[in-house]
Amino acid sequence: MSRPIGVFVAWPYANGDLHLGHVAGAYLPSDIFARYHRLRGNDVLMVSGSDAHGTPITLKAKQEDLHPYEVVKRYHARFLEGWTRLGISFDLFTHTHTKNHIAQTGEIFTKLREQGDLLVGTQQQFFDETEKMFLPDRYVRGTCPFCEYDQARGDQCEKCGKTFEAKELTEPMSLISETTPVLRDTDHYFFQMSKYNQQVLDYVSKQSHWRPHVKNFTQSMLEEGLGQRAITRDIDWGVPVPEAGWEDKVIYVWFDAVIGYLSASREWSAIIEDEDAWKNWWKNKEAQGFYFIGKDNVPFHTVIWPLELMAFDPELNLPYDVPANQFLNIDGEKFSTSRGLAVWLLQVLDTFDADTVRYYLASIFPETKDANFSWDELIARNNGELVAAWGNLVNRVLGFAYKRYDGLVPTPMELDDVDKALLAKIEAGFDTVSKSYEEVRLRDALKGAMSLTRDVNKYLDEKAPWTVFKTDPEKAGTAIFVAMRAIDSLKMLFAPVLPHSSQKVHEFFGGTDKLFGESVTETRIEGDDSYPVLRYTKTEAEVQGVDRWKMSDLQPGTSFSKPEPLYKVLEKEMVEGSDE
RNA sequence: CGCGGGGUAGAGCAGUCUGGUAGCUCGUCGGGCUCAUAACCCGGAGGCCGUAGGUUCAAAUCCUACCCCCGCAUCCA
Repeated sequence: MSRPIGVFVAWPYANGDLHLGHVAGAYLPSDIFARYHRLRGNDVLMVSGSDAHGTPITLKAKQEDLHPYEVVKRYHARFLEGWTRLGISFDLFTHTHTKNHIAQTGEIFTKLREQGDLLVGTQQQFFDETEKMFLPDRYVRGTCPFCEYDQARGDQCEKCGKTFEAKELTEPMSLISETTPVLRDTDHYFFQMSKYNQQVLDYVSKQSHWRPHVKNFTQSMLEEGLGQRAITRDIDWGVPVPEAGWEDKVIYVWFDAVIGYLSASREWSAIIEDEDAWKNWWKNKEAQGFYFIGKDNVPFHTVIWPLELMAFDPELNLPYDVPANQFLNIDGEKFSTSRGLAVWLLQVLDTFDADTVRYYLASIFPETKDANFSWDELIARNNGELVAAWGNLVNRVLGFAYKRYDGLVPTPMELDDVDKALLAKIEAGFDTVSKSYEEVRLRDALKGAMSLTRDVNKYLDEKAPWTVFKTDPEKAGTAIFVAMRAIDSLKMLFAPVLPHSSQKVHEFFGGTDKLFGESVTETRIEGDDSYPVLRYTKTEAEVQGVDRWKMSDLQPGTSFSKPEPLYKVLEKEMVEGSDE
């Protein structure tokens, strides 16, 4: 029954730190999803890495007078720190400037060129004579040919909204050297995407389980028709074009970045010394690949990547689902690194526990539309839901039981209808919550678990074991037993979202094993280069493919420990000055 | 006429595909409980479901038009 589940996560650009928008968009949802499947005993492979290429990295390096790879290494290391502290459980988090990735990209490029999918064409592009470099459209500004706005970007005017080519700008200026660029001819390879247009459209049309915004957007794009697209660039940092005479150009970052999913899977295979292991997720038709990305990445994952895959090797699995998230805004505005409007992951983790951050973000995941981040809400949700509903439930029941029943799970009398109804509801919850996780409706999954938590609180109020205990300790013990089983079950429903605190609850009940494996940072050596990667060590249950997604069978007489509060109550002062 | 998403109680959201007494969390008001990190439980108040038409026995849900907000448009999830 064990299924191969590929969890493929957007590759963060290694030119800046991660903010909560990135986390809520791709990294946390993918981790929650991966952990759910690990609990089910499914065979999860979760990979991603730092995107090491692209113009922004080149420019950042130039500004700091560093080699681009130095910039990449710096942010790559900070990404690893963020994943470790937040608990993002990649089987492999590598980067795209590895020999492995460059070889894989080269292989795909060459195959496509040989079969005529890549054709050379000549283009006119602005060239900055001071900096001796071609300018990506974004780095040219000038006067809009339509509305004469004088700060128009090279690809589009922000004022009138019209799009055009950079060479149509009047009075163009290089943003890098602030000089006037000149137009020069340059050759590039163009991906003949139209050849596969119908094939991709057929594939997309069948994906009835995709989120509407993902499917509609993709479909309309394909119905309008794909053209050709330049997939090489005139810069010196990236994956080299594997052909003589093309040494001064590299492959366009988006052509190479998506290949990372495949190359990282193969790198993982190499690490575990099982060269064919990756095929279980890429060639096994039972396997499902889920791609966790933000909405701005949709076309690259629903069009370009499927296109590359079908052109390269028709046997490779296409994405099963692309559950792209919308954006997380802050106070109604988009996170923006350049305007300093962001909440940085590493900073947040300095103040808040990982599970608090995970809970809050998961409760507002922008799955259907943009969501809004606010410090007040983070505090309110932590205090009102995590602490007051769930944490307090664990604490009140275990605390009472520890005091009154000597740290041993009480022996129940015969269960009455109310007891049975509660346990039946929790048991049914395993199905409904599981359905939400399976369909990547993670906010719903969390809501489902929290709603059951409230049911247990209601049950306790009805049974009032603290009162009953005074006259009939055995009867009170029945309610405590039922509540303990419920809590031991809820810990599992919460575990994908709250792995750290569920582990604690597990240990309160005397569990000595780990619910999840461990993330470890390792150094990879490739020839004369070495770089750190994040890996995941599976638990024995995960290796065996044990399905642990089931009701607790906590036994009377089991000894358990005195509970500690799971979560801290947050004060408003903790967030003052944390933004900006 | 660029493309996409959205406009539902004071706040944040679900419900819209598969029409049928408008739901959840927080806040607020009142009550209960006292095991628990003043946490837990019950009840009340609060909504012409963006606007205007249409289809229907019945529309937040389907159709048409319009208004407003947000995002994207070869590189910031």
